[in-house]
Amino acid sequence: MTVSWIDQFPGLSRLPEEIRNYLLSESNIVTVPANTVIFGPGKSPENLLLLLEGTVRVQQTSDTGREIVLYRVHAGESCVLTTACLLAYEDYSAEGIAETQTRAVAIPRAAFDKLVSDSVAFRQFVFTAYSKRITDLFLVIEEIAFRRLDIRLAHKLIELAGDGDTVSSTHQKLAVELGSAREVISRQLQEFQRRGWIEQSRGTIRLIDRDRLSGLAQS
Amino acid sequence: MTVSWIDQFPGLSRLPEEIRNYLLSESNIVTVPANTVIFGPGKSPENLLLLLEGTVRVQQTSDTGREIVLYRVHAGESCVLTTACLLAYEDYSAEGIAETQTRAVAIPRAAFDKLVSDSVAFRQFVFTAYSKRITDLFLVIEEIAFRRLDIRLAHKLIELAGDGDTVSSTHQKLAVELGSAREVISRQLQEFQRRGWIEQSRGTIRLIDRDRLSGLAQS
DNA sequence: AATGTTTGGTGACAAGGTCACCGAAAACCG
DNA sequence: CGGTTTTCGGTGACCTTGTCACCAAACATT
Repeated sequence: MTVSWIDQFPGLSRLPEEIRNYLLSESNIVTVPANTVIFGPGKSPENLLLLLEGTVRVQQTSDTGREIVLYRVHAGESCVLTTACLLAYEDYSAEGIAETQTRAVAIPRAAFDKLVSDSVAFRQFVFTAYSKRITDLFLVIEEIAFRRLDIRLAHKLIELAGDGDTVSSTHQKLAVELGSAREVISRQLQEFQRRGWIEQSRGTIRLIDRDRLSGLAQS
Repeated sequence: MTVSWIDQFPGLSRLPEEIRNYLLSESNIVTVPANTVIFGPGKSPENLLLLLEGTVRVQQTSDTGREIVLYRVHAGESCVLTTACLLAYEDYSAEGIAETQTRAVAIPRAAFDKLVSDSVAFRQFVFTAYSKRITDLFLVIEEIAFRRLDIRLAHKLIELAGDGDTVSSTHQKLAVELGSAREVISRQLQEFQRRGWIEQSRGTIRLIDRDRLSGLAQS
């Protein structure tokens, strides 16, 4: 049993030898450059994608032009929306965009179906992925509908800062992350700045008082 | 081949004889009274449910007490969230409530797994159900985030009126349908009334000018 | 008829979204 | 390099939506 990409997916590591080989033989690895639209209205995906490197941002655009990020698919996860669409032929308005250069395993529809049929572990993997997306979407709905914007923004800033203390993003991009409008984000960031919690310069935000920010994010 | 509940599910009608029999033998029909909480925080479902009669309302409650209806499961559909939860063990905050007296087919986890493994048609059925839910949730997100409340309310009134011209619901319930607040709905309905589009009495709303309402709903 | 509960009305205010417009910073280009 | 274009962020006015506190009418219960 050789080392392969399969080992990057915790849910797939326990596949039996035979299934592994089938999966390896039927799938192929694709690479897409940053900012490629992987799927979207009128662009049905042909395969189930398992991400090896990079992230895919799934977002929705309204007819008025406003956008919102629904979720992200990270390396080690599968892009089940492609399956959803693959199997249900429904129209949908969301689109998936590679945020960075992305490597992924593409599993054709027929192979996907056979794998689901033949392997308990693969089934688990697929259903877990679906469940995670659905619960993610529940969270998004709860946030948009019920949580205050200043709290969500504080949360997002901390998330984007990671270990460091700077966030490289425009106000517009932050607005899309939260499904809000640019002006609203600008005003809110100014308020944070007024309180001395952040410093701003064009395109970057520096977190000064992380504690207060996360204090707000918690409430 | 005898007539059975299976024929009520378009997606399942093409199951081969053998699978049909297995499904019939392993599942059992349950009845729950109106307003039963079928699943919810701390109440994991043990089965996949296929609704024969009645509807299940899936909704979410925020910590501040506000609620929103996420979607409904109607007769002839499956309650995939129960599967989601069944298979992924994730915490979720949504709850499912029988709106009316409800009859459903309960398929235990093990039987569900075997069916997914053995039948192409059953797989199709399950994945289609998942996809539909996900796309439904996308729609909900788009509505909450981007659509004006008066438009959504007009839409909901027409939907609830069906063929008739009266809606039996309280302002509070309408607010939960739309993830809004009771006062906001009251104000909006008063505006509709002022324009002569509706008439109100305690607990019911009568649509007077359906055309104008649907005109608004479209924009 | 007296009481409690549910439902809806109201006003003041806060938060968030929209619109129109502006100026500064950065990128581009001859 | 200077001039031009594009991107980014700031601003004020205004509208919609959500929140809070409180009240009154309709209905249900006894």
